[in-house]
Formats: sequence, structure tokens, C-alpha cells
Amino acid sequence: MQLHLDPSSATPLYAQVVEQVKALVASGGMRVGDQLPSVRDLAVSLRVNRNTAAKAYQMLEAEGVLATRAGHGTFVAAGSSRWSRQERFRRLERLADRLLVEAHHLNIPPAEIASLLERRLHAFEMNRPKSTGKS
Amino acid sequence: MQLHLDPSSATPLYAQVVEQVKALVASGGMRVGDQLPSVRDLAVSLRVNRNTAAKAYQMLEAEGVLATRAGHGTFVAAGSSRWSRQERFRRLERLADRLLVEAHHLNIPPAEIASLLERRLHAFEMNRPKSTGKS
Amino acid sequence: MQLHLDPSSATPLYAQVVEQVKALVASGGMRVGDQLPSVRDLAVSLRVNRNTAAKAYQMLEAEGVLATRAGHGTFVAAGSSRWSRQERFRRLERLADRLLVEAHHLNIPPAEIASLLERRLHAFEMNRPKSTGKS
Amino acid sequence: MQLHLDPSSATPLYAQVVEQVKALVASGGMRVGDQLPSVRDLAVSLRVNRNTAAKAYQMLEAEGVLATRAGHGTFVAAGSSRWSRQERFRRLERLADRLLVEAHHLNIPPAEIASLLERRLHAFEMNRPKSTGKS
DNA sequence: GTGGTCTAGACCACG
DNA sequence: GTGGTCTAGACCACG
Repeated sequence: MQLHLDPSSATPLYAQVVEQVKALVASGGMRVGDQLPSVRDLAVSLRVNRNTAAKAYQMLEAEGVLATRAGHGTFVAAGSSRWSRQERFRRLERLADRLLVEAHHLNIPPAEIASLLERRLHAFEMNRPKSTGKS
Repeated sequence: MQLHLDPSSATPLYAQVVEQVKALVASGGMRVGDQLPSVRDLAVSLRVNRNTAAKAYQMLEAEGVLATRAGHGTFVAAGSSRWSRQERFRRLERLADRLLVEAHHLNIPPAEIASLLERRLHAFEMNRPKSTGKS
Repeated sequence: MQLHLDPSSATPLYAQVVEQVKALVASGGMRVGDQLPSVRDLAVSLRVNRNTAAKAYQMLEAEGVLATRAGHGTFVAAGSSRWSRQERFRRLERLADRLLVEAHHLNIPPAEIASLLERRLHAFEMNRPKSTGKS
Repeated sequence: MQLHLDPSSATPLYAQVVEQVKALVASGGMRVGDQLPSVRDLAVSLRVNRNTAAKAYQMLEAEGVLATRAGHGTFVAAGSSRWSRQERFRRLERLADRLLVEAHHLNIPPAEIASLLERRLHAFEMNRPKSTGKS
């Protein structure tokens, strides 16, 4: 699992780990059932405090992205959102609104937003192994 | 100007103000040249300290969203980002990536992302007054 | 890091700190990666409030001169301006115009401006360590 | 006398007037002995408070740029700097240092500083009427 | 220990 | 009346 932390970012280290693990899972860099390094190993390889690594895993578990099997380690969880369809869309809508607001202030027109999103989506899907048919 | 702060949010109060003012401007709820409430009035209406309200305005001015006219108050600026094209796209790209990652974890397929974005964009533009052509 | 504040100056205390830190970095008195005193220590040594010292560091971080590493302190950043080329030249042009106007009123002819600038530039570069080529 | 004030600038209005009058004199847009509009007329034409216009003239008088002849009005003064040669160079040096520091942080190399200064100097001299020989 | 946020309250410049 | 600066002092997140 290859993560790259930016220690001088305003985003806390644990949150960077959360974001990147979610990105890995979303892009297919990690698949359901894959095992993650132990908290201890992760902390060593990222050169962060062990508490930082542990906090990241806790957050990811809380979100349902990872699951810990006692004594066996931490794995990418199968479960997708426990939230209702309405709640899931509400959350995405909030992010979409922030994107649109930011694009407006960065003076980036709608057409360019669309093409940028398509480009990024494509970049994600390049990394994803072929679907097994189970979505 | 109607803002709603959530004191229990992890987002600092001043940052909530910044976000909401940017959203108002982007959505057409406020237009270039419109005057904002004075720092003192805003502080009273949001029940925050004057310094907190002032900090929000200062951040917005630093971003080029607002402009302060000495002794006269604070206004929506004509804008146009001062950042390099590269920096502007880098910022939007980060938001786009987060949106795509989040959509995956919320189990919302790409086609629905596109339609949601279009819907939100439309909602924004409904509020925006038609251009008069006079700049 | 040796700074000298003039409490009777029209320039705010935090802005004096900003100016002097930028001068230190530009002249090679501080190098990329160097750690600055903590906000608390700086406040004590300058006999200003902690908030004032913090504000100076925040401005410098916003300008890209410093970078903060959560829980570790504040460091000289690798830099490189985020502004557009146009904006960067506009800013320098304003300073150049002020210099030329002032030189006229001080009755200092163009030829002497050039030689003074060269002298000062030389003084700056004397202090700057030779590049190691390693960036 | 054509001045252009930017009400949303951080520079106070009176200081903008001071700067621009000095620039006019330096560039030859106004010459020694030329009469300036009355405080009242200036205030009207710039649409500023009369106190603002008066303060600008006071500052310019204090610097020796303008002189008021009681009952006759305000004129561009002949006198150049009352300061010693050393003091005059010290003042220009301060501006030069600020320019060099800023150029460094804007990532503008020395060669470009020189060419920019030359360009601006040229722009100034274009406006200046031919010397009468008295400098 | 590090920086970030917030309040209460004072003083000041600008216009 | 407007925003800007500064202090004293408290609390919090991060690591």
C-alpha cells in the first residue's frame, strides 16, 4: 500500500491517510478482502506516530471502508454505505455544491468542470482491475 | 444575508462564514458591488465575536471575493482569480478527486454523478440574474 | 533569528515581522527547511502577544514563504509563487514605480539608481550560500 | 491634474493622492511652479471628503513637494530634498531592498528586475517635457 | 510542545 | 460608523 503524506499540508496526517485509503479502494488499487498493514507497520512505513495510524484506521472502520477481524488484522470491507439512498445523495450533493462554488471563484467555466471530471474519472478507471461482474 | 453557523462543527466558525459567503456569491444570491453587513452587525447577528467576523471578511478579501472600502464597508468584488492557471486547476482537481472517491464509497455510479452535477449547476444558474451585457 | 520591532512605526507589528522574515529568506539569512522559533518563543522574544506572532506566521504561510507542520513547528518553505505571471509582474512594477518616483524626489539620477540596486543585489547574494546543485 | 483613486485599495485615499502627485511631478506631468487645484476643487473632482484632500496636500507640503503661498494657492515646489546626501541614499536603499526582497519571493530573477526598471524609467521619461537645462 | 480558534475588551486610522 | 490591530487569557486538535 503506497501512500504519500504531505507533512506541511493543512490536512492532518491521519486525515490524509483516510483520504488516500478511500481513494485507493475507489480506484481499484485495493479490493474488497485485501489486507492492510498492521497499525504498527503502517506507522513505521509512513514515519508517523502509531496513534496517527491507529486513528486513521478507526475513522475508516467507522465509515465502513475497513473492517477489523479480531486477531487477524484489518481488511477492505465489502459493505458499502449503510446510509439511505436519500442520505447518500445528500452527501454527494454537498460535495458537488462545493465543487461548483469553487469552480466559479476559480473562474473555471462549467464546460471545463465537466471535462476535468471526465478526465479524472478516466484516470481512476485506468487503475481499476477488470470488474468481476459483481460491481 | 442569511447565514447559519453550526457551533458544533469541526469547521471553524470563520471558515463557515467564508464558505457560505462564497456560495452566495457563486449562486447569484449576492452580486458584484453588493454591500455586506458591517463586521459589527454580522458579529451580532451570528452571535460571534467581532474578531471572528472580521477574520472571515479578511479571508474573503485575501481570496479576492470581497473588497473593503476604507470607512465605507465591505462589498462583493469584481473578482477574477489571481492564481496561475495551473494552481487554479490543481485546486479544482483535488475537489474533483474527492467527489469521485466519495461517490464510489456512496455507491453512486458515474452517470449519476454527472446528472447530479448538472442538476446542481442548473439550480445555481436559476438564481443568477441574467447578464445585462454591461459587464 | 534576530528581528527588531519598532512599536511606534505606522506599520503593524505583525507586518514588520512578515517583512523582516521575507528579507531574511531572500538574503539567505534563512534557508529552505530551516525551522523558525515557535509562536510562543517568538512572542516572548519580541514582547508581543502570541496572537500577533501567530498572525505573522499565518501571513507568511499564506504567501508561501513558510510552511507549518502540524505539531512540529514552522519552517521556511520551498516556495515558488502561486500567483499568475501577470500578477507577479504587476506587483513588482508597482514597487519599481515607487522607487523611481522616490529617486526623483530625492534627486538621485537614474544612473545612480542602477548602481545602488546592483550594490544591494550583490550584498544579498554575498550572504546566500552557494547552490549545491541538489536543489 | 488627472488622478485615479482606487477606493477598494488598502492604501488610504489621501496616501494615493500623495503618491500620484509625487509621480506626476517626477514624470514631468507637473512642473515646478505649476498651480494645483484648491483643496475644495480637488475634493470635488475626486469625490472625496475635503479633509482627505487637505491631508494629502499637508503631507506633500511636509515632504517639500508642494508649497502653499498664502492667499495664492498651492504650487509645485522647487526645493528638492532637504536631507543630506547620506540620508537620501539611505531612504532609497530601503526601497531598493524591499524591491529585491519582493522580486526574490515573486521568483523574478535579477536580469528581469533590471529590464523592468529600465522599461518603467523609459515610460516615465516619455511623459517628461524636454529639460530646460535647469534640471 | 506545537499551532489554531475564539472571546472580551480596548484603542486607532480613515473619512 | 467603518474596518484593523493588539492584548490577555482560555480551550482544543495534532502528534
